Amino acid sequence: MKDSKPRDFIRQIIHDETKNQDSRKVITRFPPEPNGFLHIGHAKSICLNFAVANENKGKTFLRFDDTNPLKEDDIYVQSIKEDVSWLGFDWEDRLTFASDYFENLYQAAIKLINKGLAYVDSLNANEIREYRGTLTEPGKDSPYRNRSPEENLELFKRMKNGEFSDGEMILRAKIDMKSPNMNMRDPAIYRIRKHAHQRTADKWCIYPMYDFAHALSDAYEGITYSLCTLEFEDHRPLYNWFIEQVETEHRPRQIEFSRLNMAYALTSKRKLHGLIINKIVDGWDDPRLVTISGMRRRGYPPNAILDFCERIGITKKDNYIEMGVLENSVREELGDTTQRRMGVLDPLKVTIQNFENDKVEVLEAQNHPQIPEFGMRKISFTKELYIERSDFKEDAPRKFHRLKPGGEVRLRYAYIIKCEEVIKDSSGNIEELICSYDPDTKSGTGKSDKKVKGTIHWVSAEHSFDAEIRLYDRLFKVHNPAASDDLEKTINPDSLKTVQAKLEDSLGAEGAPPSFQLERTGYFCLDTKLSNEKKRIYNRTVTLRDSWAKIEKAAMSQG
RNA sequence: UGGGGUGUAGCCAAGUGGUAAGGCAACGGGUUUUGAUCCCGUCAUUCGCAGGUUCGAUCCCUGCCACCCCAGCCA
Repeated sequence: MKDSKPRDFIRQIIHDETKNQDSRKVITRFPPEPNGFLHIGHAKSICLNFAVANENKGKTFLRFDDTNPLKEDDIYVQSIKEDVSWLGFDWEDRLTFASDYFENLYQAAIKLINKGLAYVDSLNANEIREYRGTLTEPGKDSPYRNRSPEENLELFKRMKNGEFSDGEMILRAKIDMKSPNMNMRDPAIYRIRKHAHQRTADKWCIYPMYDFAHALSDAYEGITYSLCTLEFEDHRPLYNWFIEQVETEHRPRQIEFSRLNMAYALTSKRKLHGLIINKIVDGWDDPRLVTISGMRRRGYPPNAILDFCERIGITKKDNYIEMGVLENSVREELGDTTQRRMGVLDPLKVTIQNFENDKVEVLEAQNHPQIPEFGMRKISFTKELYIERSDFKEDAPRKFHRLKPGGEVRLRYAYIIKCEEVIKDSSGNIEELICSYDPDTKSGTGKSDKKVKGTIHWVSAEHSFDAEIRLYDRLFKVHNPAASDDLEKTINPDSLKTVQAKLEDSLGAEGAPPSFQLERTGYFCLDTKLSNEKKRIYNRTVTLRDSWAKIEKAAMSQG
C-alpha cells in the first residue's frame, strides 16, 4: 500500500520525502477557527488531512485556531467536533487549541524582540496601512522601528499588562518594508484586544495573529505537513520565517492546495453567516446549505461525502464542482444502504370498483430489489388507493406508459388495473379515478401473461398516513452566488417546497428506517429537528435519476 | 504596472519525450414489476496561444495570453 501510486501531488511529495526515512512520521492537523459551522469545503480538508496521516500510519490533530476572541465562540467548537466525528474521523487525544500555547507564543515573541526581530509600533491602524505601501510601491519604515530590544520588551510587557488600549500599540515582526510580498512588510504579531476569550477568559488582553500562532502551533505539535489552501501560498515565506527565527525543535512544511468551490452554492463562512442573520435560511443546518450539519439533516450519509472528496481530487487549480457530482455520490451510497418504501407526494384518489368494500389484502414487498438480505415487508391493498397525480394523463403521449383513460398499468407489488372512468369537479379538475383490477395479475404469481409497459407506486387510503415532505432545489439561481454583491437577489424562490404526502404505514411504525427510498421518486429522511409526536416531517435527500423527465423536457423544448 | 499561483473535454482529473487513464454530465442501446439500479457503447487527431529544440513535444526552451490570490491590528 505504501508503494502504491500516490493519488495527488501532496501525497506524491510526502511519499517522496518519507520513503527513505523509516522512522519519520506523518503528522497533520485540521485547524478550524471556531467562528462558524463547517461546510463541504472543510470536509475536503478534513478528509485530506486525516487520510494522508492514516495512509502513513501517522496522526492528525484537531486544533482550534482561536486567536481572535471577537469572533469566536464555544458553540462553534462543539459543532465542529460533532461534524468531524460524524464524518468518521477520530482525533483521539489530539484535541488542541492555539490558546493552549498562548504562554509559549508569548515567550516566542519575547525571543524575537530579544533577537532584534520584533518591535512595538505606536502607529495607529491607518498610519500602518499608509506606511505599508501598495502592491506596486514599497512601504516605508515606521518611525518606531528602531526602538531598542529593551524598550520593546518593556512596552510589550506593558501591552500584556493592559496598560494600553486596543490599537494603541502593536507588536510587529521586523522583516522588510520593501518586500514585494506584502506579508513580509513587518506583519503584526500581537495586537491588543481587551475582550474575554472563550477559553482563557480575561487572562490575556493581547492575542497573537494567525501567521505567528499557526506556524508555531504547527511546530509545537510536531506537525510534519501543514496542508492549507492556496490563499496562504504567499504567507509561506512568513510561516518559514517564524519557524526559522524562533528556532523551534520541529520544522513543519506547509503545502497549499486549491479550495473547493461548488457551483450554485456558497462555501464561505462569512457569506453563510449573512444568510443566517438575514433569516434567508433556517440556520447553519438548513438542508439547502452545503454545511456539514445541513447535509446531515438533509440525509446525506458521511460515506457519500467521503466518496465525493475522493472523487474531486487535490490539485492547485481553481475549480467549480457541479452539484451533480455530490448528488451522484449520495445516490450511490443511499442506493446500496437504504430500504425501499412507497409513498405518494401528490395524491390522486383511485377506487377499484371490483374490489370488495372492506377487504384488506396483505401483499409482500421487497425492501430492496437487489439485496434480498434487506427482507420483505407487508403492504395492504384495499378498494380505495392513492396514486401519484403525475402518473395519470388524460391525453397521454405515445411514450407515456403510465395510466390513461381505458389504459392499464401495474401497481407495484400488486395488480394490473385499468382506468374505467375519470371523475372531475365542476371546474374540470380530476378528482378521482374509477378503475378495475385483474385478480389474475397478482404480483409474483405468474397466473396471467398480461404485460403492461408501466409500473407505478401507490398506497392504500386506509393504510397510509399523512406526512409533510420538504422538497429542496438549489438555493441559488446563479452559478457563483459569492460573486454577487446582493446575495438576496441570487436566491432561488423555489428552493423549498412543502407537500402533504401519503406514506405507507410501515414508515410510521416502530423501527421504521429513518432514511429510505420512496420508489420512483427519491431518497428521503425524517427531519428529527422539525418532527414531533403529532407530526412527521421528512426531507427529500435527493431525487432519483429521471430519464422520463429528460424526455419530457426535450419534447417541450421542441414545441 | 510589484509579488505569488494556475491553464488537459461542459465540470473534475491522470499522464509525461514515443503518439491523451478514470469519474460526473451528455448521447445511443440492452436487462428490468422503480422511466431507478445494472450492463454495453459513443464522447480531446489534441493538452491556453505562438514560435523553437527533436526522428518525434501535452511534456523541454523562449515569448505571449487568460484567470485566481495578496495592500486586516481576520483566519
